[in-house]
Amino acid sequence: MLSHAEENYLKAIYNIGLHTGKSVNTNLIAEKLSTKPSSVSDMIKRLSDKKLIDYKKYQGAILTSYGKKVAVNTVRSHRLWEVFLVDCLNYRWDEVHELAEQLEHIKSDSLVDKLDAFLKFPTHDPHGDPIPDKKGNVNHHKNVMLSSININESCIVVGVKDSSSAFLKLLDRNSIALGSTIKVISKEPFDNSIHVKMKGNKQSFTISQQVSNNLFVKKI
Amino acid sequence: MLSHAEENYLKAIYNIGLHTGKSVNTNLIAEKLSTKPSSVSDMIKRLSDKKLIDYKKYQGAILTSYGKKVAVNTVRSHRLWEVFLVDCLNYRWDEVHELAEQLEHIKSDSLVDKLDAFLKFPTHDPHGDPIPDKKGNVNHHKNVMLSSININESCIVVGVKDSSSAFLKLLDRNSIALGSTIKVISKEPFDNSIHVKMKGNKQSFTISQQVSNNLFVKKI
DNA sequence: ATAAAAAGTTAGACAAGTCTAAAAATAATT
DNA sequence: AATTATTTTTAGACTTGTCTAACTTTTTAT
Repeated sequence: MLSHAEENYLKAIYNIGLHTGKSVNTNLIAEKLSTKPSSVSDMIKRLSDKKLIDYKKYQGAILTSYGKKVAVNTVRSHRLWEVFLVDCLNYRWDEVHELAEQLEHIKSDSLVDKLDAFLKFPTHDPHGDPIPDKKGNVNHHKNVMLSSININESCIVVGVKDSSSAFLKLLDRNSIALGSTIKVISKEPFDNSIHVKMKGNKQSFTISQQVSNNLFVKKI
Repeated sequence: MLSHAEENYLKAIYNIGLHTGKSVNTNLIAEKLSTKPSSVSDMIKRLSDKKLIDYKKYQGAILTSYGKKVAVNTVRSHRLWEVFLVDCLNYRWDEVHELAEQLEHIKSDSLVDKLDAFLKFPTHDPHGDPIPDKKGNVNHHKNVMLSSININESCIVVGVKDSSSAFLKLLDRNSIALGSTIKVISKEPFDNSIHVKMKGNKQSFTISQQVSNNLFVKKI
C-alpha cells in the first residue's frame, strides 16, 4: 500500500517523463512538487527500493512498469474525480484541481471503476485531458497548440496545457471553453501575440503567446 | 488544518461521549481506534493544546464546542459519502464504511455541502444513522431496540447499532433491511432470543439477543 | 582540460504519529 | 487503611516525510 506522497512522486515523474521521454531530474521533480531536491533524493531511494522506479545515483529516475501502472491509475482517478466535481457537484473547471489531488489517493479496489461507470465512462476530464481506461491505455493529446495555427485557419479548443486557476479564469473571461472554435486573423511578430475571432462572435481580440502556447487545439 | 488522525480521535471521543454522556477514558478511545492507550495519551495532549478538548491528567477528555463542531462535521461528511457510495456507485451497505472513513477527511470548504445538495439533502445514511445538517444539528435515534418490543407488537427497522460487515450481511441473509416490518411472535427466556415474522413473509424465524440488541426500531 | 556552475546527495535535525516498557495515579478489594 | 488491580502517563525508540547546510558528482564554459 503506497502513501499519498509516494503516489504524488510517481505521478510527477510520469508527467515530466511524458514530455521529455527520458530519465527525470531531481530538480524538476522538486519544482513540480514544491519541495526540495534533498527531499526528492530521499524519496527516490525509497521508490527505487520498492521497485517503482529505476534509479542510479546522479542519473535521474525512470518509472518501472509497476511504477507506471500506479502513476496512470492515480491520473485516472484524478481525472475521473474532476469530472464528478464539475458534472455532478457543479464546481467550475478552475476549482477542481486541489480537491482531485486529495480524492485521487482514496484506496479501494473498486471505487475508481464504479465512479467511471457512474459517470458513463467519460473520455476526457474538464480540462480536455484524456482519462486512462481501466487497463491504463491513454489517448494522449496530439500536442497541436493554438500558437502553431496559421493565419486564416480555424481550430477547435480541445484542451489546456496549464490548468492553473489563473489561466482558466482568464479563458472564462474571454469565453474560451473546450469546444470553442477560434479563427486566427493575424500574428504580431514583435511579441508573438495573435489576433483571433471566436465563432459566433463579431468582436475579435488579441491573445498573448503565453496563452496560445497553453491551448491544445484541433485544426478544422 | 487538522490531520486525519486528529479528526478520528475527535470522532471517537464524540461517539463514545454520546453514549456515556461524561468524560471519556483513554482505554475506550484506544479500543475504538485500535491503538494503544499510550498513543491516546500523547494525542489527547495535542488536542488539548489545540483547544479541541478539555483535559486534566488522569481525568479523561471532553470535547470543547470547537472540538464537537469538528467531530460533527466529520460525521456529517462520513454519512453523506456513505449515501453517495450506496445510492450512486451501487455499493452494498456492508461495504461502505472503510471507504467513507477515507473520504470523510477530504479538506474543502464547499465539498460536503455540494455533495449534500447533489444527494438531495438525505436525512439518514444507509445504516439509518441521522446525517447532521449544515449547522451541526442532529436528530439522534430514540434508541428503541428490537429486543425491547413486546410480544404481538410490530415495529419498523429504522437503524442498526452495529454497522459491521458481518452483522449487515447476516441481516441481508434474513432479508432484514431498513423499513422492514417485524412482528414479535414469542420470546425465549433461556437465551433471550425472539421469534419474529416479517411482513409479507409466511415463514417466521428466530433472532438472537445479539441481533435484536443491535436493531433500532420504531413501534407501530 | 581545467575551473566554475549546476545538479544531486548525504548528514543531521525536526514533527507527527505510533509503539513497548516502565512508572505514577486512581480505583477496587479485602 | 493497606494492598492489589486497573488506568493513565512518561520515557525512549521508530517511521515517514520534510528541511537546511555541507559535500560530491556531473555538466558547462572558457
